[in-house]
Amino acid sequence: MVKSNSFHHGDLKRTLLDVAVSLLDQHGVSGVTIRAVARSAGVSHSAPVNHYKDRRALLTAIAQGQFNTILKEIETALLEAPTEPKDRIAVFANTIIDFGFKYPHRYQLLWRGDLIDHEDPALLVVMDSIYDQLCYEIERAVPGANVDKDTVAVALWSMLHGYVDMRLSGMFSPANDKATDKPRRYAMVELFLTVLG
Amino acid sequence: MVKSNSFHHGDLKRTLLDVAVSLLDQHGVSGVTIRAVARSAGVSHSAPVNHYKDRRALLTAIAQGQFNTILKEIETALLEAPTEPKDRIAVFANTIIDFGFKYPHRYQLLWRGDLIDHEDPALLVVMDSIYDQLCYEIERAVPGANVDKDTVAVALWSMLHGYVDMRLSGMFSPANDKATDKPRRYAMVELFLTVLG
DNA sequence: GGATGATATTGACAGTGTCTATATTGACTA
DNA sequence: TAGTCAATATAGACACTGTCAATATCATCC
Repeated sequence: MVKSNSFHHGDLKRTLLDVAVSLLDQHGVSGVTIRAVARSAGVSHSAPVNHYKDRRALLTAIAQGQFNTILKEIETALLEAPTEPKDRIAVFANTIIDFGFKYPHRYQLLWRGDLIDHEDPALLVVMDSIYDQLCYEIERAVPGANVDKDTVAVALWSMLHGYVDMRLSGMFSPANDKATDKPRRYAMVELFLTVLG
Repeated sequence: MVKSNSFHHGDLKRTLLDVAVSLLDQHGVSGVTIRAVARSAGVSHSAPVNHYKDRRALLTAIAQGQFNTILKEIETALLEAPTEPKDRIAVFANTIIDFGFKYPHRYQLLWRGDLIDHEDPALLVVMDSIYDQLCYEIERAVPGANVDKDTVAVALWSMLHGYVDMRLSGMFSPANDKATDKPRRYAMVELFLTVLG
């Protein structure tokens, strides 16, 4: 159903999104300009406005898709994870960290509140799903214990995000994430898990 | 020695920096453009180039100053902190978190590796000083224990940064940082400190 | 076969970083 | 004191950006 060489593109919305992600991977978010995306898709500089009303809308759509990808990766990884609660939390953690290192520019975009619409309902739904997933595993790890589950969840996710973000910023050298190769394990995560007793 | 109303400004470098920080606080980093800073300082749009060779240099100078401020705040806070190691680590943590919430735009700039020069020697020196300060307190807390000090330091700082960054991004609601008012304590930090036994 | 709404194009505007050429000034030097 | 020179400021230009308005093309439904 994709038509090329005609006035109407046929699937421009999708094409724009794909092209935008490609530019994001290559040049970072500063390379994702409306005009560059349009050029790359072979349309005029103001064709995109029909599908994304402004740059923020485009970037928000990207973020939405990437959060979804992360959620699916977590769910997939947990399917084949051991049943031991701490192992499952480690799998959750590793999935997030690995995504960040694999797609640095995509990951960084996810937290650019100045560039994306963080009120976007679809975005919030996915984030809540990820958060709920984490809480579920934590609840399994320390059922009824005297620690606040939300505090643990926020603390862990904060640590994961902070680590990836600082590393990606370039101002924080690795130096000490002792990773064994399969399954990858981060010393930081292991350390955190001791909190759970 | 400041001369106004004359061709040569007299102290433009300092003025530009002050004006830039002011614009940063008001409008975020996107408001800190070379031209806006120049306008605000009352000079032509290309006067700043004599003092900061490009926008990156200006933003790097801001970051350098702010990291220094944080370091000094930590040192000051530790001077009047209790001697109990865990308390001192909590003071370190609170100082960083509080700075982030007090000056959100300044804090966010510190980790924008795409906007500032993260090879800048002065920047690295300050960051190392902060890191060393943290390691020193951790060493006091768990002398000779069987935990890797760097792992603890990175884990804690990651958590602090991640928490502030996620909160400032607007995509993560508070919901659970139980802060008592004096001295402020974050449940997350308390939780982390249990790692140290 | 037309009308209509969706989609694409072109052109314009103000704003940006950065470069070049030029002007002004203060300070040192002969 | 006169003159030179480096530091510092200005003005103008260029290519790029997001966004808007006016226009053109097309697919579809009546």
